[in-house]
Amino acid sequence: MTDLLASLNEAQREAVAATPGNQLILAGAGSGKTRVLVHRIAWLLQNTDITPHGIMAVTFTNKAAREMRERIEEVLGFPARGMWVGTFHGLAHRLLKAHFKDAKLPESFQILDSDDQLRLIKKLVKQLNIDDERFPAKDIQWWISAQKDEGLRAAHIEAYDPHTQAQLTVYSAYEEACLRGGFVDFGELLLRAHELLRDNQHLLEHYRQRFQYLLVDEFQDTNTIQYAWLRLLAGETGAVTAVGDDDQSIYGWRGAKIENIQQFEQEFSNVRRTKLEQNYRSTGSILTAANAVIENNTDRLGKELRTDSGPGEPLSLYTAFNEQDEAHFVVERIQQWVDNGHRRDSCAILYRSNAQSRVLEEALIRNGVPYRIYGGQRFYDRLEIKNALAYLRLIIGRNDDTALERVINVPTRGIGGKTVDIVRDFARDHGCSMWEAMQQVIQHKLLTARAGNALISFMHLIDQMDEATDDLTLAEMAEQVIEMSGLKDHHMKEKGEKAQARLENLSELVSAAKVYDYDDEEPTSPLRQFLDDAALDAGEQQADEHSDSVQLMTLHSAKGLEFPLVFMVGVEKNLFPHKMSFDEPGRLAEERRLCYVGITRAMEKLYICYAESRRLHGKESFNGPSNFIKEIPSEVIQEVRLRTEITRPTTVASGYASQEAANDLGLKIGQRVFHQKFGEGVLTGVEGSGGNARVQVNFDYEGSKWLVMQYANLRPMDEF
DNA sequence: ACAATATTATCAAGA
DNA sequence: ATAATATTGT
Repeated sequence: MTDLLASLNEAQREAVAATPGNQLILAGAGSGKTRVLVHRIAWLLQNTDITPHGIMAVTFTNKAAREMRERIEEVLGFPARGMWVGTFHGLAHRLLKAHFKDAKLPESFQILDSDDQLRLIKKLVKQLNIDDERFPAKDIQWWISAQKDEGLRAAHIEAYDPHTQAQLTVYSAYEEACLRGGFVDFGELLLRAHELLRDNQHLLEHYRQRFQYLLVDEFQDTNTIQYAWLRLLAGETGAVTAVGDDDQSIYGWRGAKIENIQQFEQEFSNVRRTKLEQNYRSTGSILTAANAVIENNTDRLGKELRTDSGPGEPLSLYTAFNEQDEAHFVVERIQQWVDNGHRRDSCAILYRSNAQSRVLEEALIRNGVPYRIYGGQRFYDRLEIKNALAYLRLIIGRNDDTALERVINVPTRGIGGKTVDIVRDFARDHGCSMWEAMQQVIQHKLLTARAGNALISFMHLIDQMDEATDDLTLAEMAEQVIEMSGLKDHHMKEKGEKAQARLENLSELVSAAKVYDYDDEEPTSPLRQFLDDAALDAGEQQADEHSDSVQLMTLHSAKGLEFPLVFMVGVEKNLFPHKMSFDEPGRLAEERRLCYVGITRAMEKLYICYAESRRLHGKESFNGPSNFIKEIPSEVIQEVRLRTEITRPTTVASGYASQEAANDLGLKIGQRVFHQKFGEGVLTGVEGSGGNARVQVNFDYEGSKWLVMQYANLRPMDEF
């Protein structure tokens, strides 16, 4: 019994063995938060009459949910059957599945991901004759999601200005379309789960009685509707344990309310508060930097990380010439690290926005360093995967217009925009699905024979696929569909590396289906479960999870992780803090918290990099170092000076010095050279030497440019 | 209807 | 720079 507590420090023990009741655990980065949560649950199970059945634990990601369940079972020594562990979205989905009737949903409702959502909204905007210049579908999508995050339906909103009115019109139409098609988007899952409990007293009573204990991780990132749902479920009897760190609240932009954790003690009765400030992750220097940065924020609950370990190595600051140089520097240091006997997966490169990953990837590939990217485009968001899934969705239900529109002509089969328009209009006018509309349209011969035949053969194809996949396993189904639909041939005919990757992704989908373990207790079919999970799962990546590779991710997706060696790159003005964060007052503080999250990921060594010049979105910019860098005390950070100074050319290098330098590279001034991108040109200057040599080339078509020799990959043109 | 080509929009984070 | 979209020729 007591050995549960033996490995914990004072504060942790206090949190784990607190008398049951409402609890707020303020857990600093690296303070063993998950450990406390796991032990708390185990302790409750061992020392009170609470059973796994009575516990619900909410995590931030599906991955975290899986890990938590595993760790609890490990500590307990037996499976914690009946315990609900998952994300808000996952749990809401489970609830809606179980009570689809009370939730007023069709039994097999379809989860709409943001891509599907956008397509649908675009369609509606067109149908409603709304000016898509003034009201871009993206903006409307964003607005609708924001309303849902606040728990607002179209009927709740009053529009006084034309702008809101337009958005509201779309929202209403969107709600209706979802209702008809049985679609549920991410926000809807939460909203409807809340309404389900609110409007069904018997269900609410049932679940209130069942879940005596509700534990929520990352509480600082809960939004209004999630909080409302939790509050409702807890009632006056359920005990809530909120675990989080106000300093790590970084999802305000998608509706998270930091107030939820700040006011927790006022909102719930008799809250026992524990602060976990002892850090077991990082060196003293890293913590000093983190504490110093976050101190610039106001309205904090107040918390200071401390450690018993020594200061360790100071942080390093590298000023790169440009983003290429930055990437090159990072790769070089990683190679050193690996040469010193470390694993590649012990280091991470963190950036503010996904667009930054490309240059880093290229540098890693060039140097043959294996890497793995987190987040970015989700696996299940890829075009070819979504197409394959759309076919699978049609097998389940012909009335899934979203899926139908997606693949009706992929690969091309003679059903063009005109034909689809006719079907779509018919469907809208008669309030039926497009599949039904197709049948009608064919019967009434509203089309040319050619188009009609194309439609008929498409419908046959789907029916045939349905039949052919009847008794197959999930993986066989996927394989069959990819084959029969012609997707495989379609991508095989494409050329280039991209097509190759697409084919690989499709076979990856089959493998994913192969290893997918569905819950056979559930009434829903394995295929249904698979599709739902695909929509809900962040695709926290299956393949090569265990292979030793460098980890690349955004600062956001780094939350909750730790690495001995961390690089924060692109720490520049306008990029981080991002320039979009300047208008709204709270946003800058959120950026700072993001910086705090980044710094505290590092265990042993942290590099901070920025580039003097950066090419992003096709434009060159000179941003200068981020203000966050200045907030780090100079005692704990050191500038990296490379052994060879780069003298930057202010004028055209003198002919003589240039020729000297050129000799070292085996080049000649005046020589013709070829460049992959810029074509042919004449070498007009050289400067520096070795790895830092830069050359000036006057290109025939592109004009004169300075290039870093190492990356330019110039090929001498033999004179002829 | 399709494929190839020209034009234009987008460019912060994610369940 | 790239991706989505519009236009044009077959």
